[in-house]
Amino acid sequence: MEIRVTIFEDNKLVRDALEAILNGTPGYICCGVFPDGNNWERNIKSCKPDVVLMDIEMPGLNGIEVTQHINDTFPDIKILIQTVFNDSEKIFLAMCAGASGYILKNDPPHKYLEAINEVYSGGAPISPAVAKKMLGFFANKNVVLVAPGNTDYLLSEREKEILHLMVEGNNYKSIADKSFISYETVRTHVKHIYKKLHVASRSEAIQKAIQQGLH
Amino acid sequence: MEIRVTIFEDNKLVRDALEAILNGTPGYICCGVFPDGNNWERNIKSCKPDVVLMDIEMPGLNGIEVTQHINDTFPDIKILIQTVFNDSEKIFLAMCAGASGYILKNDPPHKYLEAINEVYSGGAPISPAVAKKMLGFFANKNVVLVAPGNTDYLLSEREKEILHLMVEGNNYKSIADKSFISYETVRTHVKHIYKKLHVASRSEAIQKAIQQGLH
DNA sequence: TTCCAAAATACCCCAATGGGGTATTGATTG
DNA sequence: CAATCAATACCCCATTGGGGTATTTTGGAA
Repeated sequence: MEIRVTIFEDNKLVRDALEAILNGTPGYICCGVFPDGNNWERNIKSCKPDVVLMDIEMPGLNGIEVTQHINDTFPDIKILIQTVFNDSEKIFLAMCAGASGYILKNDPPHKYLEAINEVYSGGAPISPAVAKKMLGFFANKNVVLVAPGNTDYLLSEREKEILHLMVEGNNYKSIADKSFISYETVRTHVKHIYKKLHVASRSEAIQKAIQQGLH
Repeated sequence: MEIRVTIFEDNKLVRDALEAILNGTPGYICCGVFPDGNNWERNIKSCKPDVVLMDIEMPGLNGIEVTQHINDTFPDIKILIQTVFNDSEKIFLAMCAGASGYILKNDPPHKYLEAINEVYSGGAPISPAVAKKMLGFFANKNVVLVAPGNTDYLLSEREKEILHLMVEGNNYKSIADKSFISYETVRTHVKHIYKKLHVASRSEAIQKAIQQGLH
């Protein structure tokens, strides 16, 4: 049984080369090659890959966003990130988005094939240079982990608008003016927002909103 | 030139075995073996290791704390963490404390030697199983990185006491009662605390206090 | 179709919090 | 000795948070 691989890569030369390598090697089949993340869902559905080889830098939706989406929607698909040497921030973000492994962009073809095999088998291939970047990124930092992404707090549309205005720094009066409702109505909405977010102050709500992209 | 290795490991059998392996292999020398992190500074100073092989679980100071201290005081010494398979939280904490690599406790001796060599050469050896744990730990989490430790906000002793009482959930009145000062004095202290911490609300102050260990 | 549960609107009261002052006393220090 | 800081204490006032209640609209479920 072959490993089905879909490629996201904006550089045409690299894209064609990877496709040729995969299709020229027994045990691998390239089932889709795309230059960007647009229409990722349709593309993934039609390709049904086991493994996605993902470039981080792409026009439109970038590789990290596509990784997050694929991981949310098709959690069984393994995602192997191709990365350039020097970007620990992006490596870190891809990690949080649910990447299964990392490979350096100028690793030789046989490393690519090995890494694809390894993620397919449930492993976590990481190029030594990437591992070093990852460790360096966290060294001597204090890190706060925030509860995972299922952050549907069921805020109504109006509540989201008002939360957004709070994040922007408006007080009750200012929110009232901008929303064309009374001061007291703003307060009522805010109270509901606090209950739904399980917080008890403006600053906590703003924090939660920013951390979890509710605004 | 041999690689000088110091071992921290609470299990005597493992400790002796590692020492024997290192001293029995050309190119490696075991220059110190300790069952816990007590007196780590004196021990490190007398051993002058290139690489420290660190167990996480130890009585007294644990491996993560010792890692942090060594890394703060002797940043050139590489620290290789020995870990058991199933503890991603600890792996993560060791990463933040400045570990240079990870090896599984039941990896064979030659893996130990390779990993020691690799950290010594500036690499970041990570056992495949550890890499998988690491990625899994971050997948689908939102992470907030906090600036490192220069957290000397010059709070006075009294201010620290009051911040502590705030973290415990006391309001002004309650803080006043417990501190045997007036409500208004508490407010004055709190205002000063906010200025020093550059925050503007109770919840922000409490957060900062917890994140940075000010309480 | 009727009824119910929300969402959105609005107002009330009151406690707690935050920011701006001023002031006195004692200790430290240049 | 003067200056500064820490600790104490009080003032005023705006903002915020939590508890109610109430009306209207609206979108489904019985």
